[in-house]
Amino acid sequence: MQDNMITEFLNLRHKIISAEFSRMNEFQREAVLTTNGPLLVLAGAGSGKTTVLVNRIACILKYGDAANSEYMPQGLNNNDITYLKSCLESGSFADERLSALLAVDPPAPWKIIAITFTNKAANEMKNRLSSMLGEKASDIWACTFHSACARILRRDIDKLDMGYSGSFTIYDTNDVVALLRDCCREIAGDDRSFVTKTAMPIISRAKEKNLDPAAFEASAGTDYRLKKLAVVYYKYQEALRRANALDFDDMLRLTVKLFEKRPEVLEYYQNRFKYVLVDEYQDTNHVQYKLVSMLAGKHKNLCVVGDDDQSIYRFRGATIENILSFEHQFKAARVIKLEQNYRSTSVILDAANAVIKNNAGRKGKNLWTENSKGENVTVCRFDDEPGESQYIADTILEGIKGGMKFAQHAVLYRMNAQSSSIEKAFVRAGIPYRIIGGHRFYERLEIKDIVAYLCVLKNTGDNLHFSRIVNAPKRSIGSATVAAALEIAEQVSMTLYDVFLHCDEFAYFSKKVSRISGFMKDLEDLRGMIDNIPLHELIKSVMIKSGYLAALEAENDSEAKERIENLSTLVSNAAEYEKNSDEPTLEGFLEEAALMADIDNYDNSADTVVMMTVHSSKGLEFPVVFIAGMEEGIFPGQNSAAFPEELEEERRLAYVAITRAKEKLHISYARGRMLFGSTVYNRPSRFIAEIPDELKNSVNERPVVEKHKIPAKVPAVRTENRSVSQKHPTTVVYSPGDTVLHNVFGRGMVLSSKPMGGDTLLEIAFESFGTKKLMSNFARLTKE
DNA sequence: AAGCTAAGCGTTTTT
DNA sequence: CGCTTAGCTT
Repeated sequence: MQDNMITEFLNLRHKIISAEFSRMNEFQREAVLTTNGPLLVLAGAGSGKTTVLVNRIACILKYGDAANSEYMPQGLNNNDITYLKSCLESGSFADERLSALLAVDPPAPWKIIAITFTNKAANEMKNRLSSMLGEKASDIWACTFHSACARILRRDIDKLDMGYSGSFTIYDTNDVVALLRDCCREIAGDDRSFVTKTAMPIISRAKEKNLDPAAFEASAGTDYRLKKLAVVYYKYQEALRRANALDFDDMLRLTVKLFEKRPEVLEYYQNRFKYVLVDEYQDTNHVQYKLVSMLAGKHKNLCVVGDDDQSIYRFRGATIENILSFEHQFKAARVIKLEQNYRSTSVILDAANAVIKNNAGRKGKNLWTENSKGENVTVCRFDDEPGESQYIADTILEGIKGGMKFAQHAVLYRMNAQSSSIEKAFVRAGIPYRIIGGHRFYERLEIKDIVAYLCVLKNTGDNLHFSRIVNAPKRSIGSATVAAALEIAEQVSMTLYDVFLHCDEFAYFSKKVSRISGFMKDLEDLRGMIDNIPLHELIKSVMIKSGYLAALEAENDSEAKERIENLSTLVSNAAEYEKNSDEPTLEGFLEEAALMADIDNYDNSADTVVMMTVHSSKGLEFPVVFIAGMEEGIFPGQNSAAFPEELEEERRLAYVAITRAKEKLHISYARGRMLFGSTVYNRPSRFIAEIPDELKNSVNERPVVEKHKIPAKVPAVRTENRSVSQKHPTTVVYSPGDTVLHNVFGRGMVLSSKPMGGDTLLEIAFESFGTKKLMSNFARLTKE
């Protein structure tokens, strides 16, 4: 077979495989087709980056591996080529002959890893891959840095000989703060801000540089403050190890360490992943760079995609250097720029370009578009933030009148603190909205409590989570008892759990033995269930046996109601996880819980306006975007003005914000705004001035919006991310004999019903949980 | 042990 | 302003 025939065949085949290929520009195609060697794709905002990544993966499979191997159809001839052409022309792709020509996938597993920063991006990629490549796409690792590391460590962390086992738990930031606080107590007392502002960042930075406590101590030199922190670092690491827990930094750091210490493990993964792809490369930090270069070290098929203009995570260690010096670090790297924007109108794009060009440290890239000019950017000035919020609400309502959907609007702001006044305006105007970020589902008190129970069940050495649950719900085992137990635990080097388990052996607990051992018996019982019942059943049992649910139900107010609802969401999340996972385990579920971000759950199916910080908005797009609070001191933030690098980061942030808009951009600022309890007066942001006048309609004096009465308390119509389902007002009447379903207790029969204070007290005999008393409006029952 | 009140403090945030 | 937390009271 002639080479050119093969080439033509492969080309044609790829066109058919990748339905989107025909719509790509030449640069996108080049990025898709260049499958060997290091490649840097500088992808501007809205340039079809995800499409390129996904098609590139398809192309590696169908073209890269297959081209040089036996995975070609036998006896290919000119007729086949003609046939493929006719398929393309007619657009009919479904028959047997064609399938035979396409069915030349390389053997499984498909050796590709695509690393992203958020689960959302990973999931999007997974979905697109499986719709394009079918079931075998599940061979491909499309995951975040952290989930990749978790998977690698679960398998082999014991080979590090550091005392960790593969069933480790992951500590999130809150856990870390709590743990570090204990470790800092000796040198800083109860100073919380010392922990969050000094200890945590310094230790985090040390970990990122791959420094363990000993190396950190050595690097501290004579600096007495750092020496003290080294002691904290030792303590902290020891506490983590005792709890068999990893923090987010450890997950990356220990993976690199594992690769260094055990070359055979690294080699295994180098062979497993012949092709490595990294999305949002501009946001990688040093460990991540290290990890990527180790993984790709053998085959050098590393493709990184990023936009130096969208690097906005410097504050958490991302170094823009990684992308700026890619060509230097990976010799013979090819660079492809994607500069055509498919997202925004030319006005919006020109505005974004005009702003970002004021930055010095960039690769240089000028986005252009064939899209129409569109409306000018509206820039509006207000006296205060209620006025600004009102304007946003009014403008959205006008849009709705004009036939737009709520979901086509997004409000972006620099900091979460800005959301409340906009929220109030939306509540008044009856605009449905949701806030992304703020607090996450798994950060809610009740969720953290139940998850803490699960952590302890999995690993009884987890003192941190144990002390969290020991008195939640209240069971009269208070802080004094825990403090004493902790001291005993340390002295006899036992876990807190074991001290409580054997509390009868310690004189101190003599008066509390019955209470404590009752609690411990429940825990032990639950522990016995771990491997015997499905995960979501286990979680239900935890909620019941611990008395947590009963305590909430006894509270009987709207807040408790919401918490119960959240808990049943947790149960259904677990059930969902079990359904989707090949090998559901408790630690797998906990891992997913720890690695889950708020934005990951955002789907735009519900028709609501979306509010979020600019950071959260990266990667999203909306027809109409409002950027609120464009003021010096807010955006750019107060502390960034003095430092050129930070100012450039703010400008990149502004660039990200502007480029979220597809059709219409509104920028607003207030002359004064209430911030943290006092009014601050700011000048309009310099970024506004950087947008050329001919691209904006400035409304400098808005008619003073008359002060609207703000309701004393904002009604809780706030559509939180998870609890989108509206609470159905229970007008249902239950009478004795009815069969009902409860979210947690399952099926039961109503024994009695008594009207009580506007609600009804039901006594229900459940099939598996005995007889319970519940408030009707509360319990979210359904009649069967 | 639990509840209440005064005091403090407050970028951006994923994992 | 609104939330968390320390520390005091019962």
